[in-house]
Amino acid sequence: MFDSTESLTMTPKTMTIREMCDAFDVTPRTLRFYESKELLYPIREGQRRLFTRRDSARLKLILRGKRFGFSLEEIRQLLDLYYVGDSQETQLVSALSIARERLGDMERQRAELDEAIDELRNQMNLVADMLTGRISAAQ
Amino acid sequence: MFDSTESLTMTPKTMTIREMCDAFDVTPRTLRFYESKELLYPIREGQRRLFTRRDSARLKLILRGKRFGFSLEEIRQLLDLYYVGDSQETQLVSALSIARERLGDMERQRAELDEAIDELRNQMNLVADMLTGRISAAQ
DNA sequence: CGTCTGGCTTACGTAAACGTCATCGTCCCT
DNA sequence: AGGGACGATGACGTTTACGTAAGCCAGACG
Repeated sequence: MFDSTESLTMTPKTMTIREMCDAFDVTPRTLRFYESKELLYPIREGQRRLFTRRDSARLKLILRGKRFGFSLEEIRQLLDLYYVGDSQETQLVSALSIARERLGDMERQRAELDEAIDELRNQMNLVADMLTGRISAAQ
Repeated sequence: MFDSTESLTMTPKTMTIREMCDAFDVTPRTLRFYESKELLYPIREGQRRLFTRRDSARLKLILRGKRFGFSLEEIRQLLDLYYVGDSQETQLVSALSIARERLGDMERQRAELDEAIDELRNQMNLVADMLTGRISAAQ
């Protein structure tokens, strides 16, 4: 009738550490490290970690933040904005102001990124043209 | 008639290490470190470093690259694409292929950045609405 | 029953990117 | 001649973000 395993810890879709590693292409060490830095909060089944959907969502945001060059500490502060479960109002307010700063960072980064992409494209064309002998080296 | 200083090293617009530091808001240590990693090639007047316009241009690209999360080594490889002075053709070809990879990185980053900015904006609005009591906390 | 297999903790190691002395040289000035 | 200001050269220290190895447990399995 019910799940035949005797333990009742089989709440929907928790993942073992290895499943998480495979799903996100990280090592166990990384997940334990993130937990020690309070970026993830896996529950415990005895000794073993069980990662929830909340942890998956947070990890996704963590890895994305890293690709944008944010430090784990900056990311940690931002994460409080998502999954607001039991946060105090004051915490949310400060998270909001931190988020505004990060948003500013990201918008500036996007503008600069556009510019850099353009420049790199131009420079690549210039060099490519040089190599095909269409133009002589001008510095 | 000419510049009254007796040394002839006063080629147009070289900068001392301090001038560079002030111009780019970095420390002397950073500039020496970049030189040791072959990212900059200041000329020497006796013992002292003199940074050329080439170094300024490279430093600008270095700092930009860092803001995009590239490592100094990745940046170093890219720099060979700019200021192509005496590069061998094979070097330029390999620089071009490296540049294609970096360009891919940057374009992917741009797309992801757009998405992340959107998500963050949404989440901020959601939390802001929560705080003004318009919506109840849904997780 | 022994031994994998998977996971846990503890702890030392490492690479990148500088920071921080300590020491020394050298113009420049009074 | 003495003393700053500026700069150079080691060389060791620091932070971030993990890697890696040692040793211990517990369930699964032939």
